[in-house]
Amino acid sequence: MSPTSNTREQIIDKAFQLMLQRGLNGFSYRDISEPLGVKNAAIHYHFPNKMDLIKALIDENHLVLRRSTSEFMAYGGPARPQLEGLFAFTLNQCQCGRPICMVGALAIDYDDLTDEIKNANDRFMKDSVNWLTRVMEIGRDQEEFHFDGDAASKAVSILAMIQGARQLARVHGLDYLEKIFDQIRTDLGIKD
Amino acid sequence: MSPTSNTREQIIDKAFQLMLQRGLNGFSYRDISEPLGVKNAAIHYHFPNKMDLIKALIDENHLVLRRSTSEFMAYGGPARPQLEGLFAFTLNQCQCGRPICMVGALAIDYDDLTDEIKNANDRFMKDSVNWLTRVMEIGRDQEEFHFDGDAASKAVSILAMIQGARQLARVHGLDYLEKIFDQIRTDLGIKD
DNA sequence: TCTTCAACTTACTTACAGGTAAGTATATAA
DNA sequence: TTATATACTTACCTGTAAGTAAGTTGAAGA
Repeated sequence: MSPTSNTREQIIDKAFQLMLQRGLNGFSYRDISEPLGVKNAAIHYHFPNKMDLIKALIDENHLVLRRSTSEFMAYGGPARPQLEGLFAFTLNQCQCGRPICMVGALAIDYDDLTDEIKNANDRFMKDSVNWLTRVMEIGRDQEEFHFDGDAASKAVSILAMIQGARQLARVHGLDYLEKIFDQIRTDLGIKD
Repeated sequence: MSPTSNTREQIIDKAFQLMLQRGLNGFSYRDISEPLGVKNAAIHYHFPNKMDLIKALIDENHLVLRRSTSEFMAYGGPARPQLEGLFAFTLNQCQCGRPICMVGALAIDYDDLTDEIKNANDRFMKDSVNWLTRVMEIGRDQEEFHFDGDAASKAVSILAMIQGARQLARVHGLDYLEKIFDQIRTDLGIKD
C-alpha cells in the first residue's frame, strides 16, 4: 500500500459517518467519492460491492469496541466509569453527526443484508451485550449499582434504551439523551 | 369516492407495512403498485409525491394511537393493562411483519423529511409520551408501579427501550422482546 | 531499462427511482 | 343526452443508483 495514499481509510470514515446519519440505503457511492475528490470506481476498487464496504465498517466498529472494553473485560475494575463512558461515547457520537447507532442503522435494512454481514453484526452485538453484562454484574457485586433481575437482561434493556434514545434524540434534541441517561442512573439506584 | 374501489386504503396499508419493514428509503412505488395490481401513476394520483404518502401513514398511525388511548386519557383506570397492551401491540406488530416502529423508521431518514412530516411525527411522539406519562403517574399513585424519578422521564425511557428492543429483536429474534418487557416489569417492581 | 503491480480514472452499462402529461373508462348530475 | 369529475392507465422523462471493463500513472524491483 502506498504510504502517501489513505483513500481506503478515508472511504471507511466517510461511509461510516454517512451510514450513521442516513442508514444503509440513504447514501450512495457518490456521497462518498465527491467529498473525497475521487471517482466512484475508486471505491469499487477497494470494496468491490456495497456489502464489502459495510462489512469493513462493522469490522472497524467492532475493533473500536474491543479496544475500549478489553482492559475491563480482562481485569475488571470499577463499573460506574464504564457505564459513564458509554454515555459519554453516545453523546459524543450524536454531537459529531452520527445520530443513530450502527446496529440500529443495519436493523432497518436487515432483509437486504448478506449472511456474512448479519453474522458480523450479530457478533458485534453479542460482544456489546457481554461487556455490559459484566459491567452490571461487577457493579452489583461492588454495590455500585442496584437492580433486580439478571445482569444480562438488565444489560440488554439498557442497550435497547440507548439505541432508542438516539433515535428519539434526533427528533427531540440531545436533551432527551441526558434525560434518559439520568433515568438509567436512577433505575440503577445511583444517587450522586 | 367509488364504493367499489379502496385503492387508496390499500396503498396506505401496503406502504405502512413496507416502511416498518425497510424504512423510508427502502421501498419504492413499484413495491406498492405491483402487489396491488395497479400502476405507479395510480399512487401518484392519490399521493402526488412520496412525502404526501408518508404524511398519510403518520396520520393513520396517529389515529390508531388516539383511538386506543382516548378512553384512558379521559377517564383513567388501572395502569397495568395499559402497559401490557403496549407490550402486546408491539409483539403483534413484530409478528405481523412490522419489525421496526414508525418513529424509528423516520428517525433514520430524518434529514430527508419535510417540515410538515417532522411536525406530524413530533406530535405523534408527544402524544405517545403524554399517554405513557399518565400511565406511569396513575400507576404510581395506585401503587401498581414503583419507580424513582419523574413519570415523564420514566415514560420516555420505556418508549426508548421498546423502540430499541424492536431493532434488537430483529437481529436476535422475538425472545429479546419478551426479555426486555420482563426487565421493564421488574424495574417497575411488578412481581406477578 | 524494462516489467510489474497498486491505485486509481474514464467511459460506459443496466436498472430503477420518483415524477408528469395526456389519454381513457366509468359513473353521476344537469 | 351531454358534460363533468373520479380513478385510473399509457407512455414518457430525468436523475441517479450500483457496478464493470479497459486504460493510465507512478513507484519499486529485477
